Amino acid sequence: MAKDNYLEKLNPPQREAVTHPEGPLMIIAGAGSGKTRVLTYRIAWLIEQGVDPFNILSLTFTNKAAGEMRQRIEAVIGNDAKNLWMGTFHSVFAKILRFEGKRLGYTSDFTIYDTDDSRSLMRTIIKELGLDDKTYKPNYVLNRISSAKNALVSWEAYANNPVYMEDDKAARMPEIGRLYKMYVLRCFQANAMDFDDLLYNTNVLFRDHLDVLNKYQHKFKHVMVDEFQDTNVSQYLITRKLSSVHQNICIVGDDAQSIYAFRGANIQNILNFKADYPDLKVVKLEQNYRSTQTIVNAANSVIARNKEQLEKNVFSENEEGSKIDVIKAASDNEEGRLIATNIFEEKNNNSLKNTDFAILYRTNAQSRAFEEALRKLNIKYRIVGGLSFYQRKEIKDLLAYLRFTINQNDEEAFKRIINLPKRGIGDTTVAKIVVTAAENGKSVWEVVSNINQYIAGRAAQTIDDFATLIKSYGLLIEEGKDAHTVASYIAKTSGLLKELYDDKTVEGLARYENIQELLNSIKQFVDNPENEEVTLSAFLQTVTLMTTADQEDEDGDHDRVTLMTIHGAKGLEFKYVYIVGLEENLFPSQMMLSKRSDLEEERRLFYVAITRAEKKLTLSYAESRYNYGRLNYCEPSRFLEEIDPKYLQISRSRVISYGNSDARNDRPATSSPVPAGFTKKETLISNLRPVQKAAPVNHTPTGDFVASDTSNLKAGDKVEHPKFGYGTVTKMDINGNDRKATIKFDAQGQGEKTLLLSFAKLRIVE
DNA sequence: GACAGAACTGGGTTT
DNA sequence: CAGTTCTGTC
Repeated sequence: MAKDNYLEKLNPPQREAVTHPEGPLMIIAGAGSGKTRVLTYRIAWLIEQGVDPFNILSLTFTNKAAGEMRQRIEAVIGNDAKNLWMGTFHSVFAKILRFEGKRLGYTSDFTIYDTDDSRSLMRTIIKELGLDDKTYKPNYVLNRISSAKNALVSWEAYANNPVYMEDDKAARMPEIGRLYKMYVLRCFQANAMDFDDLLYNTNVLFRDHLDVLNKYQHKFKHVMVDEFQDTNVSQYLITRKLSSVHQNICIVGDDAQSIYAFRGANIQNILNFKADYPDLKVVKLEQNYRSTQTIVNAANSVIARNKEQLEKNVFSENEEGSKIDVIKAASDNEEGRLIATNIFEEKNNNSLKNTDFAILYRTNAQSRAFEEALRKLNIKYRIVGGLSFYQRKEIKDLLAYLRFTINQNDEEAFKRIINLPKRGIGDTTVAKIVVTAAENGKSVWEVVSNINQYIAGRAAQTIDDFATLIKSYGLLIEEGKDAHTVASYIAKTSGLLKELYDDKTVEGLARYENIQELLNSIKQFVDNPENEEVTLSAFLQTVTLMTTADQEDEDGDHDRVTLMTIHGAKGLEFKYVYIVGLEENLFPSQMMLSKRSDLEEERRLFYVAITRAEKKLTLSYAESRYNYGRLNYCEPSRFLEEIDPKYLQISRSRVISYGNSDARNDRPATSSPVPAGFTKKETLISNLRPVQKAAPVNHTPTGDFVASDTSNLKAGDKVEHPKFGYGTVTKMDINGNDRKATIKFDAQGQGEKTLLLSFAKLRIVE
């Protein structure tokens, strides 16, 4: 291959980063500064210097990013690129655990539990321990466990840690430590790891098996980590250990784009990186090649409000570009129509493609209004994220069969398929089997395959038949049949496919096609020459770790408008970007506001969203929005005020026509009382019009507002709310843990509000 | 044990 | 509202 003079295409700091010979390197890469290009060329450069691709480990944020980077490297250095170790933390270390997991007592066929599996297992354990799942919400407990694991706190350490114990007691869940223990044991018995275990166990592996650590330390002469600002403690320690021999660790990141704290990402990793590596070389990439000056400057004016950040000066030398549009809509549905119309017009006026547009929102639930509006205008779109293909019931059903065939200890897969298709085995029998297994310290499969020793009667025969069926699948695996052969055989003989085939409803048909599609993708997996191993076991490992961003379009039509959450948009760019739903309590989210921690992460999220745009940015918000079937009034997000107004251009608010059929979608909640003398339709109009301007809301930080303990709050108490001011409790509504206080606020126009005490921060006024 | 309809209950981002 | 769990009936 002709020598590519790629170094000449780089600016000085980029070139410096690419050609840094040895030793720790930190690349602070501002948004749009050509980070991927630098990372790609650096790997190519290293290989040109004689480093074997086999000795390079590159950790990316999505598997798709890894694949694209591999292709770009291939374009520079040729075929050798396929020997690079590239992928997400989870997929790379899942692969290593497949090789080395037996040191920790797992087989190479361990299952990876996804969030649903974890939740289902936790629910089972909570029930078995006789705890109330209204108090112990499985998701909450799992979050606690997850953050413990990400901080490398074992269940033993958790139970012995007074801080955790006090916190749990204060949250009235003193048994979380016990649940953690049970959960870990059950996963282990099932030969299963959850997402956090993949990292946690890698740490344990490297801690307790120095020969293994040594092997990989010497193998990976260069370790690179992309999106370093989003690594957690567990991931950081892995990379530090792996690179401690050669000290060739190269991290790339942007502290301003750290948006995953909720799953344990620790921004301190990047802020303090220098402390761990005294002879660290730091390169800053500050020129933005992606966006117009207006967009870059507006983004800077927002992020400047954050305190904690590394000093840098991101700038653009591109054209100035047009101002940022701000659109105000009357309702969420109107927001959808305005944005869709806007896309339609821009597309026609500037002859653009659908792929040039992206609509970014804070929560997946917001997509609906945009889908409807785009469909009406015949604009093709794709939704990234949300309920993914692999979360559909029928897909999970077949996958459960496949999982159980590979790993008969997989309790969650077992529970899913034992009565599917219906074979007359109910919850009672299943619970009996699971409990029998747990009590005897046996796996579920040991009980099932010797069912006659444990239970007698009608169910026993059915279960025995089921065991025989699974054993017959096992034979196929032993014969070394590929994933597709086994999977289609199982789909046919398990009765799953037949059941769906017989279902002639529209949904049934769609489900049948989904199964076929899954089988197709397994076929593709088998036929892909890049996959060395095409067994069912190998396929299952990749499936669970598929990122939402990794998923392909369902058909060949790629020219679509993209709808996704801001989190999903990380690393992507679009000519036209619409950031929608800019309302208080939505973005920034209510939960962030009620935690009253600083809003720095939400602000970074806004920054990420803004910097996705190349040419033109549009912001929008609605004045009212449906929430659980109720129409709520919204106020514009504080973030809108944080952009320097000189970059903004406020569109005139449009009046929607109430008379047409669309207005029905904008109707107020049926629960709103129709005032005397009004017809329903008239209330509709008066409700939509901001009749009463809300009292001015003070957005400035409330300083040291300290919320009181509201567990004994009662009617008549005087309270202060940081936003709504002083008020009096008029009514308490207690329903288990769901405690609501209705408060009459003194301020004009505030009126009465009912607040959920678990969210509201109130100060009781003496 | 299966199913239909009633009652209830979420409150966010994802590997 | 939408998705899940509970309850009553066959």
